[in-house]
Amino acid sequence: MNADDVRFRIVRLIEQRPEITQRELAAELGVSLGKVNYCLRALAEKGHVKLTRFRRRSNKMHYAYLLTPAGVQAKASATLQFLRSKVEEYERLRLEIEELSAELRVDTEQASQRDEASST
Amino acid sequence: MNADDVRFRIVRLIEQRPEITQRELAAELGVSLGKVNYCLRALAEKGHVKLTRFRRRSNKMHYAYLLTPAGVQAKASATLQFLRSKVEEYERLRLEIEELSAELRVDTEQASQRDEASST
DNA sequence: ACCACTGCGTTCAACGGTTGAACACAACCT
DNA sequence: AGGTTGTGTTCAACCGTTGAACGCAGTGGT
Repeated sequence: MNADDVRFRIVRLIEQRPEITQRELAAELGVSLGKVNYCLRALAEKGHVKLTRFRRRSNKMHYAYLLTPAGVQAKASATLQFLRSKVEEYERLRLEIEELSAELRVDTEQASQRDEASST
Repeated sequence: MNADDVRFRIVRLIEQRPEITQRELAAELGVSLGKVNYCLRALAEKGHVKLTRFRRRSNKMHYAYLLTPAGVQAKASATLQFLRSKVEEYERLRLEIEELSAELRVDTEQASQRDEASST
């Protein structure tokens, strides 16, 4: 999974659960803590995400990752771009599956021909 | 691209063009020469492929990678396995595209609602 | 008031997969 | 012969990735 992928998925998860931790993100995405931290810093640097620390009524410290307006906007266009690349990948995969199926068909035909020949 | 993937694709290319070189394989698969060499050696070790050197009528030396009977057999089952994993991936991708589409729809609806609100 | 403990983000040395320049060898060419 | 070309082979260097270890802040027990 490349960094773009990770960044995009991080943004989506943050939007759904702003109080998610880096360790949870790492576990959810199946990547290392270091990578999540790296991508998150990149997002913060671009101003798409802000780490805020605050107290609740309980007086307990909380962390939350918030999408900035710029982040929301970036997410929309990123989703579109992401979707396009996925559709492309989908088509590529469809073609490959077709190819593999055809190949398999040929192989099994050859095999059955050999069987017939050997049985006569 | 992982080693299994590379090995499988190498076998397919070899079957089509036994006289292909490692450099051509590397270029075709978009991986390094070293990796091709490594995978090819693994295939040779397993007895699926044999590098043969021979002279033609022209007396020029040629190289060719030939699939052994064991290699042909292994290829068939590998194709099936490969196909299964690709179909799985395909389904996964289909779901993700659906999700992304839905998400995008929600986002744009929210955006248009904001537009309406601001224009009144 | 203190101290141990927990849970957070942050760091970075170590790891491991990947690369492709350099090599050894064989055959060809002049 | 000696230089050139086209192979497979090697492996030191590179670089992205990892997660243990760290510093810090709040919590809870004494």
